[in-house]
Amino acid sequence: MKPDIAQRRAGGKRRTRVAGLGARRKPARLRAAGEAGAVMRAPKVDLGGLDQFTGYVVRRAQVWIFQDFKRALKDLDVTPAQFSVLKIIAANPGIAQARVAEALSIERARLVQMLDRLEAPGLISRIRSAIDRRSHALHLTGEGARMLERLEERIEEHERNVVERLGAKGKSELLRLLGPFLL
Amino acid sequence: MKPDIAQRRAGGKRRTRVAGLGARRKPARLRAAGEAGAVMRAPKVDLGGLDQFTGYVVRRAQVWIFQDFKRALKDLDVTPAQFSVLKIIAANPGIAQARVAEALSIERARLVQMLDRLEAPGLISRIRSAIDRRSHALHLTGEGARMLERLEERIEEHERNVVERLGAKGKSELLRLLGPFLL
DNA sequence: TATTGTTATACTCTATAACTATA
DNA sequence: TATAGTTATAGAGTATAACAATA
Repeated sequence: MKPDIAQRRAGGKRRTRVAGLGARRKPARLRAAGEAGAVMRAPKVDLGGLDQFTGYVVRRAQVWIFQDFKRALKDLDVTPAQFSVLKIIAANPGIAQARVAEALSIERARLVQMLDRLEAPGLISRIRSAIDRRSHALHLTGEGARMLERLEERIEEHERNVVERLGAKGKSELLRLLGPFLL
Repeated sequence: MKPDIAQRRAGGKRRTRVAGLGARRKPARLRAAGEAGAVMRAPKVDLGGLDQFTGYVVRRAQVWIFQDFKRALKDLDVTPAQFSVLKIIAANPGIAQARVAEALSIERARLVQMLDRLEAPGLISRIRSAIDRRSHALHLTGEGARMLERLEERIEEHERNVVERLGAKGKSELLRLLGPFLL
């Protein structure tokens, strides 16, 4: 059984046994906290070992990194997902939508809208294939290529923020550790 | 300038210069790929260095881990986020909603619905605080505590899957590396 | 029959704003 | 004035299903 937060807070070495429902000589506020109808006050929240679960830690790191990405690129208005699509198209000129979706594990139905938003400002082009008329060949436009360059500059700055927390050696260690998760 | 995928594919050492728009003596299919209106065929997609960006790698790892979590707990129907809420409440009996939201970086407006879904099946209780009548004291019910135990068993299995890819030493390294991102 | 791009639907999540009741 | 819980809304993301054109 876990002692209530107020008890732990008031406790320290002085506390030898955990209070049940019976009152102690603590101030009413502290005595009540943890009992039904009382709320925890100011003290820091106990994560309860959550930070020992890989999923929790990786998720928090991912959120931090994406927020910093967003902040570093806010005036260019490009999301991490959009950036990854641009990179794939740049590296594979003429690639079909289904291949991009596959490579990034984006639903191809979802990719349609993503490409709409890259095509509208003229960053990419969709051209019906002459070979397989079901599919579209994707290419970066000149504007798209210039945009990608601008993005990469900003992302360098962002990566420096990440490496600041990771250490230069830390980044390569991290990439090595997480390699097996890239399906 | 990046050569088109078909060219790279057909290339190898034999290729010394990249084709412009002019035709070469390749089969029409390969020659066309990468030009406007042609699509890339079967060869593996080039990630174009995406796997050197921390954000990409961490994101892919996070998705993998959450999918495995979901798979391992599918019959219990609990998401990673719900699990984290249960853990926080278990570790901080009587905690107020706003503190939980803060600790997990969930919008408190969003937490309302999450708690609704934990309260409905009787896993947690919300009790209006006698001390500060604006807030609710959150507690795990008996059923909630039992559920949490069952969850932890399943999550052990899930964590083993993760460690299988990370290595036992890898997990502790990972937690150490990502520690600085836990705000 | 299978695949490609597309539309549509439902559910989840994020981000805000605003309201109420309390402090 | 500020905070806690709540409701509402809009935008993204995820997950499916279905359809027309094409292979």
